[in-house]
Amino acid sequence: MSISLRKQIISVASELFMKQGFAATSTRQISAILKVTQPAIYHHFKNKEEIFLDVISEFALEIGQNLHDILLKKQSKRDCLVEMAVYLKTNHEMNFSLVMHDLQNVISKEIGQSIFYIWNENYFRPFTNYFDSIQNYIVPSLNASVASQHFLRILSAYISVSYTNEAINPITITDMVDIFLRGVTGHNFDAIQKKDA
Amino acid sequence: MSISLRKQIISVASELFMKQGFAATSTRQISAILKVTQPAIYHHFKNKEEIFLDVISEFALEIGQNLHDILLKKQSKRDCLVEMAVYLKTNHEMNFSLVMHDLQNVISKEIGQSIFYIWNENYFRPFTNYFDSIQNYIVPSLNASVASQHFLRILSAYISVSYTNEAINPITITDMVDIFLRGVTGHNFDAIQKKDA
DNA sequence: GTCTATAATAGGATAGAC
DNA sequence: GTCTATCCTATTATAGAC
Repeated sequence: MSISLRKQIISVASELFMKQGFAATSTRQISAILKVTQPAIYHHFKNKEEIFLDVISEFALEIGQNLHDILLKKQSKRDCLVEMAVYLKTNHEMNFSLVMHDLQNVISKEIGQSIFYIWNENYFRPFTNYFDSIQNYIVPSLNASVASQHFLRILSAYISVSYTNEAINPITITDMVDIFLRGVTGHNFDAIQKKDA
Repeated sequence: MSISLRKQIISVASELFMKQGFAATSTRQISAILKVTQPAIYHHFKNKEEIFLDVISEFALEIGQNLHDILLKKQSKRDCLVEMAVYLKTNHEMNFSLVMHDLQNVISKEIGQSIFYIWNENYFRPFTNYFDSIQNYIVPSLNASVASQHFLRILSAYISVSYTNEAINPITITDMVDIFLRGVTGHNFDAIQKKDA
């Protein structure tokens, strides 16, 4: 007995939606990969949006659980953030900006709101929890919420599949986290700020 | 005498392509805004890709000139980077990731390569020039090319039009640049690296 | 539960009148 | 230089046979 078509659809659609976005992924493309006809999908899902909702739900729930587990591990705060970021990059590569764009422009309002809620609870919250826990170590002008928002923005640019010049001089996620925490100038920031051209 | 339709098409298409991407922008949408029929466009351009090539060329050339001018100004290195970033965000809002995605997946190889070359010379080079000029102030593990690449990745996430939670706690471009240079932990980095959970 | 057939729509592009 | 008319293709979605 094989895996139900429903689960196979979610699995294939997940990869395609996350890499290509919702609009650019067609039901025909999904069905072709699974070697069934396109209308077969409509026996398992009401429409394309419903596939997307199910994909995001499963995706986000798994992420939420795993990030939570990482947060509980005994390790340095720096290593914890590295592990969270590496986990997302390694296991859940996605074009964040593409998915967000479709969420705000292509998906219906109701479904979009459901997805946004699920996303917030599972993807964003672990990071705000993390930055709450290091609140005393971040510069006074930043609070946990702002730091968290900023980090996720940067991370999204590194999780995106296709980017420019990737082959030359790739920056690892670990490097990225360290730059995020320490800055590119390290202790030379004051000099940069004052030096004239 | 009014502005030629050709220029109007480039102007309208520029805004739409940059915000929605190439694939999601239709020639019908462009023609509707300009209150002409859709085939009218094809008198001025061979096809949709040719519009895109012209749009990017004009866009990149203007950016290249302005970034170059900013680089020549007498001001602190920190202020220079802020000004470059603010200029792009203010005058050339675009969904970078969306445009890059289309460039690699939808646009023909030849046109894509032309665009990539123009982009590199005008958009990327001013930043590598900048980071070359502060090479002595950045941490030893980073070189100008890597720092530049990293900065543009972050900037792209801030230049994207639509992003999550933008209304709540928006981080300004100036904040972003300072975090980039100084890090979120400031001088507490060592503590973060050692502290156990 | 999957198939064939097909409707309905939207998009890129061309032909030819004016 | 812009219009009307039209073609071709891709896509979501439904009806109904098996």
